[in-house]
Amino acid sequence: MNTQSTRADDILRCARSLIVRGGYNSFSYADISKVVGIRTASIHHHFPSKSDLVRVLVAQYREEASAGLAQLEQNIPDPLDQLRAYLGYWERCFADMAAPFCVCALLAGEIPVLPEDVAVEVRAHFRRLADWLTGVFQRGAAQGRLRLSGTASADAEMFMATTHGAMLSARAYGDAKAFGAITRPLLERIAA
Amino acid sequence: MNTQSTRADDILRCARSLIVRGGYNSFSYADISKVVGIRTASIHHHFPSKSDLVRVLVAQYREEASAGLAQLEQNIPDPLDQLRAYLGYWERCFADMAAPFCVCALLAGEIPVLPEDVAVEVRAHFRRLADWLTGVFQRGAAQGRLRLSGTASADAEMFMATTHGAMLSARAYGDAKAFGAITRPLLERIAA
DNA sequence: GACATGCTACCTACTAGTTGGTAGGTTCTC
DNA sequence: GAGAACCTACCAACTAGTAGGTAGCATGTC
Repeated sequence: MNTQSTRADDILRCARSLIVRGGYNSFSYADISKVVGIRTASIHHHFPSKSDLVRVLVAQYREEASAGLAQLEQNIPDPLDQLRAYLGYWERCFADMAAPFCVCALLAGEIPVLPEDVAVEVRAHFRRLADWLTGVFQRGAAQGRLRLSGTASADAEMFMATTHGAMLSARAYGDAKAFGAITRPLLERIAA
Repeated sequence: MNTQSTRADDILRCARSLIVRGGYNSFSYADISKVVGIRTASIHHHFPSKSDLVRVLVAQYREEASAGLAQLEQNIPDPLDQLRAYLGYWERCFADMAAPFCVCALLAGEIPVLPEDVAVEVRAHFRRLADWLTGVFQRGAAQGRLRLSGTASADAEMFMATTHGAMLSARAYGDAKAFGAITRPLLERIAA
């Protein structure tokens, strides 16, 4: 396995931190150039077009997210604790980092102006997250740990929507604590 | 009161439909120029800078939204029905229009790259909406029509977050019906 | 060991098109 | 004739993207 930090990784990392601030059209190759210390032409060497760059970026983000969810699945037996850990992750992101946001939640809003192949990746992330949450709610209900108000799938979609909306509210209010303030009662409500 | 359609109104209307597709950086004066049939320089006559245009646009959106909420307040006595009507409005938007989205929900995600005066307007919309919802939940609880799971304010914030998140999901899935599918169970859950 | 080949990563220099914005003149309307 | 509305004609900066070249390194081959 290749663990060394390559230039392409630097570019992806930088692009992610830029895209997370304001979406697809809020950053340029020139912005990356300044941070990474490479000419814009050289970025094109690694990622021929901007849509290539963002498509790879989102695909990588999806993989990381998927691995993260798998790890929650592995390390945390209780479904309610899994949801707690998931929200806790984002709460820590808001507390620690400068401009935290789910890459895909941000890009979802821009889907009508996104290159099609990027939109496909964003959609896939929503599906993956919803599927995982549905499983958590199913097991939680079966184990009597979570109280469903509808189907597991419907509750999962609602949970995801509330989480993403809480990110928007945190940004709108300019208050990192808002995310936790909105999502913590959510957990209390669904705990059996 | 001036009810005639002016050029400035045409520009604002067009800009709104453009901004709703992909946010602040997804449209240009050239785009408006093509639709409205006016030169870009003439748009600058009405709105000296892009941030002026969007600030006025959001301010106008806020007024309309505020008027809409006031009308719900006036015409619909029951708090639960008020929420139903609010969500129904957005559900109809998703069903009828090409690219529906709450202007402020979209811009909230882009706040780090937004001109400060625009961000202020976006923030004000979130406050206004949260305040109204808090009032609805308070009255609903007092009248025994709504079941609170926390404070009225906390429930209101969660309701707003879920609504905004449902808009993101609808876009991500490319499915207008997703909005209603997510928000309808929300209503059922809080109905006493 | 010398040398050709080919590849990766990067560069400079450039392009066409777009961006938001300005200067200054014309036309329409009250 | 004053002012609003609109125009043409600009501008500098920026956009994604291309062309063509170079340096370094790994091959294989004589």
